[in-house]
Amino acid sequence: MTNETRGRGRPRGFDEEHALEAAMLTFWKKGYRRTSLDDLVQCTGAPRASLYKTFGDKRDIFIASLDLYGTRFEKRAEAVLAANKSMMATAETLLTASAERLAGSDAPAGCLRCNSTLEIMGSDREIDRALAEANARFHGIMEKVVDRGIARGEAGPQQLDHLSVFLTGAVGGMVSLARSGWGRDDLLGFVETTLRALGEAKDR
Amino acid sequence: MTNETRGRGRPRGFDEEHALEAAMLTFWKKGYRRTSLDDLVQCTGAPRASLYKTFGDKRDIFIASLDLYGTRFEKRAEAVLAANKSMMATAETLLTASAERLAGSDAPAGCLRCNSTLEIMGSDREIDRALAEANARFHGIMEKVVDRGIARGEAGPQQLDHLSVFLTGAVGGMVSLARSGWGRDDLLGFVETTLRALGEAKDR
DNA sequence: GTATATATAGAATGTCGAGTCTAAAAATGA
DNA sequence: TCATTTTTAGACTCGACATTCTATATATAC
Repeated sequence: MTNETRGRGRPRGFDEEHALEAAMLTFWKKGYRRTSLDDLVQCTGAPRASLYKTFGDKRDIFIASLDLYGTRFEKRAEAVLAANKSMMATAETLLTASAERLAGSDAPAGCLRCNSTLEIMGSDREIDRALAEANARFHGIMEKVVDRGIARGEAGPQQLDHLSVFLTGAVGGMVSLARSGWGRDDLLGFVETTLRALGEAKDR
Repeated sequence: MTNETRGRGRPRGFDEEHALEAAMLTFWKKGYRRTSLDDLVQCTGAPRASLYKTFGDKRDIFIASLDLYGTRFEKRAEAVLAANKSMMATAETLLTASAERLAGSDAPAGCLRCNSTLEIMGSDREIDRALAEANARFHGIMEKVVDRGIARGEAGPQQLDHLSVFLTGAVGGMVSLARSGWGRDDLLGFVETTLRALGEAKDR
């Protein structure tokens, strides 16, 4: 994907991976529609024509950004899952990390997946497909968390859908809260209550 | 606000309230940025210049739409509160109604307040203020629900913030789920789990 | 009927943005 | 050195959009 063997012509003056990361952050920060090609040129440092040649059009760059965003999350989540703790502990780690990230000021506001889903889902076939995939991938992680719980007797096997959707929705809810101005303690309180609901799962 | 006493000049050819309602539905359906002035002219049936004279610019029309949206919700919610049921029953009614609305095909996707907060919060001073107000009004209703619970011993008085934020976030989560394609049963399952967490409140 | 006030139709304006195109630059290989 | 290949700089095109402007229409007040 990156500069294979360096062939003939003039070499690239920018790094493909860094450029995509910068584009992803810009889409995250400004949203899809408010991000202009000039923004992308500026943040990536890549020339206009090169962006088109390398990634395709604006939509393609967005889709690639969304994919990168999802992959980043999956890596972190898989690392948490690999610790082999209980469903409750795993969920707590993941949700708390989300809350901290949403409350912090390092990353752009909210979550690229949720932001974009609420901004543009339903307005373009290709983007819809990409967003559906991103959401499905996220939910897949939540399913793994609940699967863990089912294997350990923390939840009944018939609750896979129910609880994984609940977790997915809870993260969306936190994003919504964070975007509307709630802070760290509020989000952590939300996590606490969410976990309490999860903990009651087996008594149903 | 509407045609006061009918004065001198040519009378309006459109109804202000209907126009605003149509604009609100369009912003809800398409989002702020994707709604053009031509869209507003078309959906309201009001001429371009009249929209400007009556409401102001696009941003003003949006802010008025958001206000109308909030007022509509408050009316329905106050009616539910007026039934004087328990916190749990009140929350169940409100959340279930949200789920049904989100899953139904009568209204546009999601919720104007949540959609807009994730789409444009942070991009314009005036709009930010209006969105903050809309979110605060919504949360105010959730506080009333929890207040009810505190008065009836369904929740402790120190849980007002905690639980009202949880309810507010839960609705945002449902919107997020609905926008990403989950259906009626999934949303109702989400409500059920949310209510379970609320029901555990007093045991904390 | 005439003056006045308001609304309407729709053209005009100016900005912005996505995507394309051309010429110059910078590498390789003969 | 020179032909070839790829990238780059940035001008250019074309359409979309928000907002304003002008001329006209339609009412009331006297």
